Amino acid sequence: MALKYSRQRQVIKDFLMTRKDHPTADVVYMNVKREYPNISLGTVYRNLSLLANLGEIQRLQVGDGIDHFDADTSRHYHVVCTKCGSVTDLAMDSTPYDELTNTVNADFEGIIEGHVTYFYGICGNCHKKL
Amino acid sequence: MALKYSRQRQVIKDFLMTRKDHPTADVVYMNVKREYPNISLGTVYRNLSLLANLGEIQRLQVGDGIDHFDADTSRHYHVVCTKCGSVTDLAMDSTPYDELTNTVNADFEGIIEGHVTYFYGICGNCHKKL
DNA sequence: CTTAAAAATAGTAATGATTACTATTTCTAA
DNA sequence: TTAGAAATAGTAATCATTACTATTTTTAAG
Repeated sequence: MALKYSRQRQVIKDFLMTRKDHPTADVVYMNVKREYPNISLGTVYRNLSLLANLGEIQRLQVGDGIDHFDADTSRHYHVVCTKCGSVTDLAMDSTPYDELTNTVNADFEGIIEGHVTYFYGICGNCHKKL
Repeated sequence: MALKYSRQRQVIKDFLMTRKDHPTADVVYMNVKREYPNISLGTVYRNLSLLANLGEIQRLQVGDGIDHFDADTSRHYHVVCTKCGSVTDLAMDSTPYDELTNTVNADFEGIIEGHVTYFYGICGNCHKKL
C-alpha cells in the first residue's frame, strides 16, 4: 500500500504547521473545513494518525482524554495549564532528557527506548491574570 | 457531601493494594466481582475516580487510551512495554524528578507545579524472551 | 433501638472521541 | 488513456467513561 498524494492530507499538514497551540482533531477539522468545505472528519482523523505514524507530526496525550497534534517534531517538552487547559511549548535543551533516560537504563532489566514527559502548572497567560 | 463508608469502596481499594500491575477499571471490576458478585461497573469507575481525587490511589494515563490505577501513591516512575503493554514500577529516587522541575521552572513565565513521565521500552520479561 | 436525611449503589442509558465500513472519487504508473 | 491501487465522504459502529434514577446503605440524633 504505497502512499499516494492527497490534497486533503496536504491541507491538514499545512494547517497544523501554522499553529503553535497543539490543536485537537476536531479543531483541525473545523479550521480546514473553511478552505475545504466538504472534507470529512474521518479523513482528518485518518491523516493525523497516518502523519503521526510516519513521524511527520507528533501526537500529544496530555491527560484530558483528547489527542492533540504538533507539527514540530523536534524534541521539546510541553506544559499543560491546569487552569485553562492550554498546551504550550517549553524551550529546553535535550540534556535532561538524555540524562533521565540514561539514569533509568542503568539498573533496569529491560531496555528503555525513551520517555514522554508533560509538565503541569499555570501558564504565562493565566499567571499574569492573577 | 461528607464521605460515607461503603463496603464496595473498601473492597475496591483492598483489591488494588494486592496488585502491582496497575490494572484498568475493567480488570478491577472483573476481579472484585468474584467476591462481590453484584457490584456495578459504574460503582467501580466512580470509586476509582473518587479515590484518585482524594489522593488515596493514583490514576495512570500511559497512552493506550485506558486509565490504569495504582494503589502505591509514593512518588515513582513507570515503564510501559511497547511489546506486551505491561506497566511496571521503576525504582528510582526522586532527585531527577526535582531537578527536572527546577530546571524548567528557572526560565518559564508561569509556574510549573510538577510533571508526569512515562518510560517506554521493552520490559524485563519480553527482553528475556528475545 | 428507631428513624430520617444524606450518600452510595445497581442497572441502564447516554456521551464523546475515535475507528470501521462502503460506495465513489482521485492518483499515478504504464 | 486507462486500470488498479489508494483515498475520500458520509455514515454507522465501538468502547471507555459518565450520567441518570429508583432503591438501598450508612450514620448521626432522638
